[in-house]
Amino acid sequence: MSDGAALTPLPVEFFARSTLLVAEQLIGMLLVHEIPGQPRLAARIVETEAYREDDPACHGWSNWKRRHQQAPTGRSAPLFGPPGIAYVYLNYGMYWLLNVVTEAEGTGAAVLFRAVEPVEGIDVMRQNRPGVRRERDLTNGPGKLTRALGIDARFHERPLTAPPLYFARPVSPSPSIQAEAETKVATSTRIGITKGTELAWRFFEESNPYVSPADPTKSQQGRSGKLRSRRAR
DNA sequence: ACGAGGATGCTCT
DNA sequence: GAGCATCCTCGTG
Repeated sequence: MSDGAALTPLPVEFFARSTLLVAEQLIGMLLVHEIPGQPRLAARIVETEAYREDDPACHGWSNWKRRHQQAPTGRSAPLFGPPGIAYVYLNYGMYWLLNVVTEAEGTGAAVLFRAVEPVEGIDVMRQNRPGVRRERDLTNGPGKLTRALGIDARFHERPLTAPPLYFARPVSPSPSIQAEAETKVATSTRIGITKGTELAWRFFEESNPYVSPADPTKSQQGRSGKLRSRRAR
């Protein structure tokens, strides 16, 4: 597989663009965590969601509403900072959720990572997720993937454009979808939110088993909308 | 298979 | 004090 291959971090310019475009193009990319003295952790991104400042579900929403009056304050202030920076927050008092800040400085937007597929360092991920039986349960949710990859508050507001934590183009196709030479990206409404539920700003790799289980109760199901294909690199 | 409910802490009103 | 960008366990079919 790609073990040991040199990986080049995606540059800050990648994130300084439309949040929807970044969220879509991150599908199929690698999320890499290099810990000195340990095997490199790498996982293929299979599910993302876009959050924009003009979006009631976005943490930057309240700051955006009053931004003509004062500078952004509180938890969501980093969303308005430079792109390519990590926005990590504690959800339901227990789970760290990873975002990368997008668009130009002054705009409060980010992409949330909801699911990844392990590529390198799976044994370490298993150790980080004791008690998990099915392989896909290691990383098929936003709180699960951060725990498996050892991501927590230490990374909040740190750049994601250089080690130890960064993104990279894959050097081989998905282990789960070996026959496919393309990444098929589908869209749906976002999961687990109560506002902005009509926006189809969730992106995921079609038929990848590591995509998070569809939420039964809240926002609408993962009914796939538009499908777009892209060549693998 | 599926649904209900609990854990747990921070942010904002 | 309410409301979460969640996950896991333990019921019942």
